[in-house]
Amino acid sequence: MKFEKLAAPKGVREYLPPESQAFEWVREQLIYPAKLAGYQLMELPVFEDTALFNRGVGESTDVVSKEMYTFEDRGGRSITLRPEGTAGVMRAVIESNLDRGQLPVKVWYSGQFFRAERPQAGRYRQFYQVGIEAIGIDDPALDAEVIAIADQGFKNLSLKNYRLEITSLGDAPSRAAHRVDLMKFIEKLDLDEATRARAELNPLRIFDDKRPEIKNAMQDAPILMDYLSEYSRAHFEKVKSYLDQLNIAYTVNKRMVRGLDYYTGTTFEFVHDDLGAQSGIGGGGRYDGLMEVLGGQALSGIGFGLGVDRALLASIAENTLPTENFTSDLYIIPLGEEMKAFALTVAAKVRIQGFTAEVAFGDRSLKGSMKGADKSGARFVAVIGETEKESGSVELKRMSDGTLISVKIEELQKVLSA
RNA sequence: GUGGGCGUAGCUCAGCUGGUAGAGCACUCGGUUGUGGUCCGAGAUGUCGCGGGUUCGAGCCCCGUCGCUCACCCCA
Repeated sequence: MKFEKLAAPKGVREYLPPESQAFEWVREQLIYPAKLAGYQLMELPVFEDTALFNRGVGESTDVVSKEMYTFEDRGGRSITLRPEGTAGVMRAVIESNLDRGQLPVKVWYSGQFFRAERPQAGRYRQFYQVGIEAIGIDDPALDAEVIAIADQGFKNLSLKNYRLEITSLGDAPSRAAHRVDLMKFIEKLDLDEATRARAELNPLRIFDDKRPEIKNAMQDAPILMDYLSEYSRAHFEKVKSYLDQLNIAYTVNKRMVRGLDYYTGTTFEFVHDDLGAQSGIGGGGRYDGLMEVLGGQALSGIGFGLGVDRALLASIAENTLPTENFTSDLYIIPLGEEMKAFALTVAAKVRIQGFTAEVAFGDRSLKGSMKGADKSGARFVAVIGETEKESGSVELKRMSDGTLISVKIEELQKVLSA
């Protein structure tokens, strides 16, 4: 009986050895600056009550309207696999009253997110993000720091070909004023039905359309930046000034739109130039009304999400990944069945001292085992037989040049650390 | 959801105007189980993505389907 092979679900991105090592490295580089800045881990569920995203992310967004993995659980509850991180963080902060302590609440997260889109380069149905949120303080200096932390993450990857674009989406009064004029403008355009429907829900969306005819039509559309309230304008000026003083390069993109409805005020996006169509490697912004909409206090917050998959693609494109592969310090070959227990003992001793040690398993010939050792890339090899067991010392073979070094088992670390 | 390209060995691919499947690399074993890389020898591996059609005959032509991939819509 032969069974049919199974494949991973469509659109998921898996990271297997040896590539997984690069993935792990990228993820750690991206989030490390946040740890250094005092952000603390928040480990959250990957599924939430569907209402959280409907209300938090916004019904008008594509994410909610057509990209969510939603299902009914066994208790008849509507559950959704998280399509983004911020809403879940806010829910948890409100639920556990983290915002009743000192502000801002500063947390980071890392994990997989889910959107049911047609896959393409850099876009997956399950993808990885790291992110931070700073909740409860509306201070332009905090905006600048959040942006700086994201930027440092990309710098840690030695990336060069990326840009930071920023804008201000203003406060509620700014947006209301702009919306009136923008709607008037859009009404006059000749748009297809789908596009017009999107415009009705959120007219800003149309700025994001890549089709040339739409871009042309939107050339003279009223720009939100020109409608900013005094407060929003001053806030944004300060953010820019802080970024200047931090020597963080940016361009103001007055037409930038983000796909999540909760953004207000400072909003930003990191774009990489070598990635093809899906070029956003990270983005974020401030969200004034989100917490209140989710049943919490009326506190402002700001955060970002960085795409680990895309950051990895960018690192590959710019060839900035570290070249060292995973290799063991010591590869132990037991000579025959009776020596296996002893080999395991020696390996355990070495590992306790912080070195990586592998044992040759199976019953290959010595030559075969040596080949295995060679392919594993191990720095040293020890063949262990009767002689070694009795004398308590082994001959370490340094694979780089083939020299043999006789050493007592108790003193292995001296050679291995050299 | 819409459109383009592509599915042959583990990988990269070849396969003539349709005649019954190959190379390189990788892998396993051996060249008297106490020392790897080179060399030599041997070996295993495919329902040619899947289903149907045309044909005496299909990896090749036609239809469908699934998957991958790129782009649109969108976004990390």
